[in-house]
Amino acid sequence: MKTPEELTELFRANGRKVTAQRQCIFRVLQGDMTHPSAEAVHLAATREMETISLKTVYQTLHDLAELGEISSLDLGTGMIRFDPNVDDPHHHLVCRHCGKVRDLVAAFPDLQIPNGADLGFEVGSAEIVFRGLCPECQQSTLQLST
Amino acid sequence: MKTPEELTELFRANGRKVTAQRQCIFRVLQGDMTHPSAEAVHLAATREMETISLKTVYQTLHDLAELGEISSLDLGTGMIRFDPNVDDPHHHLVCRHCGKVRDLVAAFPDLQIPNGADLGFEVGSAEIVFRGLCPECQQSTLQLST
DNA sequence: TTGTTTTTCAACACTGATTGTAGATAAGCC
DNA sequence: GGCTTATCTACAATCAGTGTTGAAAAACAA
Repeated sequence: MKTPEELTELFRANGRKVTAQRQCIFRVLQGDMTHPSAEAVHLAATREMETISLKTVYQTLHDLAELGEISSLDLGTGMIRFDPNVDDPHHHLVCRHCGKVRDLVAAFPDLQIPNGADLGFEVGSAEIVFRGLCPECQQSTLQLST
Repeated sequence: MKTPEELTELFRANGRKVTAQRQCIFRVLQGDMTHPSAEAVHLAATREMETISLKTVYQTLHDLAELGEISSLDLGTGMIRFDPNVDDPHHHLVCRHCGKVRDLVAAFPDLQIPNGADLGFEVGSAEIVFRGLCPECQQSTLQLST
């Protein structure tokens, strides 16, 4: 993801207005590796701006996704998650217990996109989702089963 | 997926009661290749039983998924979809416009599950989602852009 | 078949993530 | 500074899915 300053420029260049709220969200996303939900971004943003609304967060995240600066992921955890890492092609590891997400940068960097032509599909992208248990949830599952 | 008769047996063998509603749902799912949502199953079921409730459909679908007779998929189309095909390992092709889902049985039947050990994850499964445009939506997108 | 127990059913209210609306507010430009 | 237009907040609404509860029906035994 670009820096807050670069994003500010980009927004202006695209005819979008630059507001304090948006810049706050840019800063929050910067370097976030946790694939936060809109709710989580909002929570982090309110620590800087108490009055920022959840709607504004959703809107700005969608703007960023539209500009290709973040990607929005529906990994089956009940809410959309946002990933600022759009530079390294990668796949995702999802904890089936707590929903935590981690990047898997090394695995299958060059997954071949199969030809869906026999079905008439025009295939554009491929994502792999690996599901399992994160370290913390392995612990708690262990405790439950004893 | 097993036949309605086999499923009836299976339910009884698992201490679940067999009701007309459940058998109706078994029949509806039989041979369905469209990866229907609960809503879609309900719609089809009401054609046989007008009074069947959506809640009952959800419950029975979850029962079937728990018994491993169907799988429930969250492919980012806004609702969970159910797939009666649990016998052939396969991946999915999703239309990013209308949400239609097709099986891709031949592609990557033996996807290696990577080692998430460096992240402490215990990885259990891998699914690939291919996104694109189905034949119908290629048409409508064409019309929009002219 | 009838009675008893236990599960399931249907109706309805509710949740939680996300979106629509509208008036107030602030950005961009002169 | 003042004008125009996009954006913001607050609030209501939507939509998929779940919890609750009394009624109904399945399983089982006598």
